[in-house]
Amino acid sequence: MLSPTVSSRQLPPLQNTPTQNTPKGPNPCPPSNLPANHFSSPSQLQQLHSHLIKSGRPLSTLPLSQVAAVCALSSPSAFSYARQIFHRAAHQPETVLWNSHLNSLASSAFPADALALFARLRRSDIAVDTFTLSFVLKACSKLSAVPLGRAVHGLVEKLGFHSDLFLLNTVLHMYASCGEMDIARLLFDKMPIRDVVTWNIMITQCTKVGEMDIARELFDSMPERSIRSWTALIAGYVQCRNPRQAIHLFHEMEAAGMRPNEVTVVAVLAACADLGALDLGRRVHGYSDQCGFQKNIRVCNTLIDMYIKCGCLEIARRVFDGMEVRSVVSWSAMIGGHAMHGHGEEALELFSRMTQAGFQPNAVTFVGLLHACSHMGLLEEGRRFFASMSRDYGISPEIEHYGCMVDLLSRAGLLEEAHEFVRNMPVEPNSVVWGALLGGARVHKSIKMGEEAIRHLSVLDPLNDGYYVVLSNIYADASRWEDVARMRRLMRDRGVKKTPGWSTVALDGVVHEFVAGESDHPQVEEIYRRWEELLEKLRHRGYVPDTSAVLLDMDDGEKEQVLYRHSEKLAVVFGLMSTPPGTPIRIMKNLRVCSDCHAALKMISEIADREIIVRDRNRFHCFRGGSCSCRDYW
DNA sequence: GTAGGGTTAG
Repeated sequence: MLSPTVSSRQLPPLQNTPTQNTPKGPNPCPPSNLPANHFSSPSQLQQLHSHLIKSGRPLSTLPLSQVAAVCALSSPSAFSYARQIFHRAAHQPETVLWNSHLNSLASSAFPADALALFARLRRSDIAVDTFTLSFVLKACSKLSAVPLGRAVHGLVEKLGFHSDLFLLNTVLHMYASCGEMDIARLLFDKMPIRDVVTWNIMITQCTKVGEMDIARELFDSMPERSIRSWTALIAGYVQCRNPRQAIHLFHEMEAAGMRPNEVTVVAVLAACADLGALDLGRRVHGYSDQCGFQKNIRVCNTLIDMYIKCGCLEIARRVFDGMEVRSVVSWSAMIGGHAMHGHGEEALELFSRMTQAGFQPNAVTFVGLLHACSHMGLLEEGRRFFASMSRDYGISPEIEHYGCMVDLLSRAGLLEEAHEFVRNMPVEPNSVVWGALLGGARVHKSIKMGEEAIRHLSVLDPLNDGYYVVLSNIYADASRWEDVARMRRLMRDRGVKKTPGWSTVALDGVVHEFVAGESDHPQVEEIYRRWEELLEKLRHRGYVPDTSAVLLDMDDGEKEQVLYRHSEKLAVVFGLMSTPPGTPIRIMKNLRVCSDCHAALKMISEIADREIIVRDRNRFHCFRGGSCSCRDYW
């Protein structure tokens, strides 16, 4: 096989050694004009090598990075073979060549290969430098391989690299990203020199483990901040669901004269999505386009999500349509967005377009699809998707998918089947799953199933008032007043506090917040007066207050007064009186819209001839002309 | 040839 002109001393026998990534089948004979980069196994390299020698061409025409890639993790003999080639053909030190390949392995999807190569380098006499160690540390970080990372840290000290800031930062990042914050902190504190990267590593990793106060302290005490420092902290606030703080910091950053980059933009848009802050979202969108960020797929995905969560499905669609390259995230965001807005058919349509375009759906895609089905009562479609996800796409259902199925079945009135489904789930049902069954029990007035759900919920999530309220509503529907009173006592005895309901409505960039029963808005007098006027019209059209949602020990008249102070009613009235006719009113609410408000808002949309868009904790309700986009299926 | 942010569910 080997050319006789190549001596076996120069080239160890390789033809029978196992190789990685080698195509099966016979090795092709080297054609007379074989290109110098055509080899994918050590034996093919050997053929090429002998061919070069025969044809008198220099060895330096071999692509050396390819030599490293092909020989690094094959047999030890292939490794030595590559070294021989390097010695003869390379103009740079051998360490540099191996380092380069080590880096590509560490950056690949299989960083463990980098560790294997490092082990081989250590067994040889090849010198290790600061670059070698920083690439190995990168692989350790990705694999959370702390013991090996510690050993490499030891090597850093032993080889006298302890004053190399670049390397020390990599060591710091290794400990911190593996969750070893105590070690990272000790190292940070005794580092003789630090730079902005050092601080940024600490800030980022603190935010990752939820230590926002420490992250903030570090941020405040660092000698100079880069855009990455600001971004890391903003993204941290977004991550731990503190979007207000994120936006506050963003404004501080702008005041400090820093220019947001793509990552900053993503973080701020995510905060806008969370808060429903459409005005800021739009401004950041404009800035982002000016900077040419519209080519960035993550920026676009986050824009889509922001517009969806701010109730602007059409603008989200425009961003989506304008994308040159999309990812599964773009499609999933659109599918989930349509589900949230009650456009089940469009969600399903998007899914089929997505698969036709050759995209593989992931677990999140199916959460969106199942939501679409459950929000629209598409029972059979939902069952089909659930079966299809593991069968056709190899995606194992997670707790979210089971939750969607329980929601779907129980809303459809198949409470027994839903219960059976919960009992047979291969994962432990959580409060979302039992909560879905409870919701179905409410819709279908099943005391038995409601009690079964609460039995589990009072263990899983004992302080959540919402569940007790729902069961109490079921009792109230059946006129079981002693049980209603019992629930009230139970809540009191367990110390369950009622979550105050709030709604916000944004006008000219100012967010007005209304809290149920509270009256500290400057225009409260006028709001109440306008509500009374509206109430007259509502009554005239047959509105009857539904007091079943009021879980308080009081008479019906008092209960009505409580209902009339529900935050979304106040927000709507304020929106109506503060905007010109025809302007859509956008409201955000922290809880779900109660049945009474839902009925009232439908009528108000007709009486006032306004579109009212409410984002509640579950989904969007778009009230228009007397009906709601959820088709009362929420 | 080295180090530090980011997207869809919740």
